Amino acid sequence: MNYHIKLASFCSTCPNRRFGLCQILLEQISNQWHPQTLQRVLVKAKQHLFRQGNQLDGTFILREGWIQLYRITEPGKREVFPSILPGEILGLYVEDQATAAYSAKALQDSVFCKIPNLVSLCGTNSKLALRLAGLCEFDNLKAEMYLANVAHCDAKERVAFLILELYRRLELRGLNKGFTIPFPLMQADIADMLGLTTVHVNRTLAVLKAEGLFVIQKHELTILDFQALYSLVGEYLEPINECYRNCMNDCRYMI
Amino acid sequence: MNYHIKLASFCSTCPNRRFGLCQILLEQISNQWHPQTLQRVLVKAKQHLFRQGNQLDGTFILREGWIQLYRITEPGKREVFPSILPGEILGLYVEDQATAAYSAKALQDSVFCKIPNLVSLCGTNSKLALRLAGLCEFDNLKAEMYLANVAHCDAKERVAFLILELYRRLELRGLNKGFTIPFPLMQADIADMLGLTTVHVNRTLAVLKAEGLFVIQKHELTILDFQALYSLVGEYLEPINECYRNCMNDCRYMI
DNA sequence: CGTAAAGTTGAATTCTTTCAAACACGGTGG
DNA sequence: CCACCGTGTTTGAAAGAATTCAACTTTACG
Repeated sequence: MNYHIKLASFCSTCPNRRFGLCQILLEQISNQWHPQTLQRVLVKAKQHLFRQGNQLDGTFILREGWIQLYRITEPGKREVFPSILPGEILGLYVEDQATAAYSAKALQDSVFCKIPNLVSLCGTNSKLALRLAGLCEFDNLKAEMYLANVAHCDAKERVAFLILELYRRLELRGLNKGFTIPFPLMQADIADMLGLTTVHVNRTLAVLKAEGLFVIQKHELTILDFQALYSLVGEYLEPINECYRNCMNDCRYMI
Repeated sequence: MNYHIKLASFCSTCPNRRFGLCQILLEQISNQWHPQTLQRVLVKAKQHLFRQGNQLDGTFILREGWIQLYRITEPGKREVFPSILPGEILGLYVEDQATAAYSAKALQDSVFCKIPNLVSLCGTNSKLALRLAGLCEFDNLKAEMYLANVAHCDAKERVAFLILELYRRLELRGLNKGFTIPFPLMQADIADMLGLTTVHVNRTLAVLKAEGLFVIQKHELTILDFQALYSLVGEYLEPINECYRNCMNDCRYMI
């Protein structure tokens, strides 16, 4: 479930090799990694990568799968954060060790590349450190737009935003099939992400579907009226796009 | 309003010189800055540092004052983001240029140090880049906790969280006088930060004050019952504290 | 095929908003 | 010095959005 790999073989077939941290790592270090540097970690659907309160010992790049971050506060109350999608990172960033603020659970079978010592790698590679900062900044703006959306929008707009935001982020990595994307979220997940109840998410989804904006079937979502969704919540999407273009500039067009 | 300064004289009296970016900058570059490297920028209360849509040309460190970030979406709708407090940064991070996602308005007379070329500085200084990533990560967790709070808490808890969060961040820099902190926010600002209406913020403040949790007078807020506030929303504060300790470790105790 | 998990629906309640009006305060000018 | 005005705060009553509770239906899965 957790073993060392040779970078060359593993990365050469990775769809994320020209994005994010990987882009910089591969650019500069090529195939000379020490086997300790990178580990492969597999987590089956419904299993945890780590739990809130765990001591973390590395940075994880999600190669494939879908990770849900959540916190249990009081019993029965669960706060769910924006999902981690393939190519994105989680775990340690700039610290040498830290306690996980939230649990990370796989919603699909997932594969990670684990970097046990990102901080020290960054210490000798300012370009890597700068890319890390860029990724953090992107995450930050994403969180801020979720905040603005949840704070100021009604249920329909919140759901529309969630769908568009996921679509855009998946599309960046080419993980869409046209307007269809994987969608492993349950209604209770959506509720706990957007600050609604399951019941109200259900009613809201019903309305949006009835209006012909999208359909959900068998853990896949297909957008039927992108324009309508966009006119509802495009305001919250644009800053994220802009930030992505600025921070990660060349990545977008290199694949 | 915007002129070059000699680092040595300006920074030696700065209360932030042992925090954040400044700590790293001063550690490594000492007094040899080119006058172009750092500029001083003054912004009077109610004036803007920049407006949403502006092309940005530098990174700003707030030396003193209080900055409010906000976005106007539809007419009459204003989304306010967590305030920028002394010692914190805004503007460009890892890009060479970017369009401002939100407007930055001074709520008090404010003084900034402007770094026009942070990206290139980071390119030759991985420690600086790593600290930048740490600051972004801190901002990110802060935004996530605001998100969790706004999504899952009622009005009383949201207001309590806002107050505690501001108190903690000001206290980190020694900007509190005991349990009293500056508080230039209007009720409408609080409303637009927390996703409530002014009317409801007013009623909520009245309740919390009546319960003896704090008082507000003349743009200052005094916490009377820290324990009660903490038991209400400490859950949302702890991760932020932990992240700050991890990312900025030694800073806290160096002043 | 049967059970557990997820989704759907209705009715009553609660929290928050909306609209409207009144009040307090600080600054300005006569 | 006081009247006036604008901005921000306070209060009330009615309307609306989302929640709660409860029951029921459908789907997923061993």
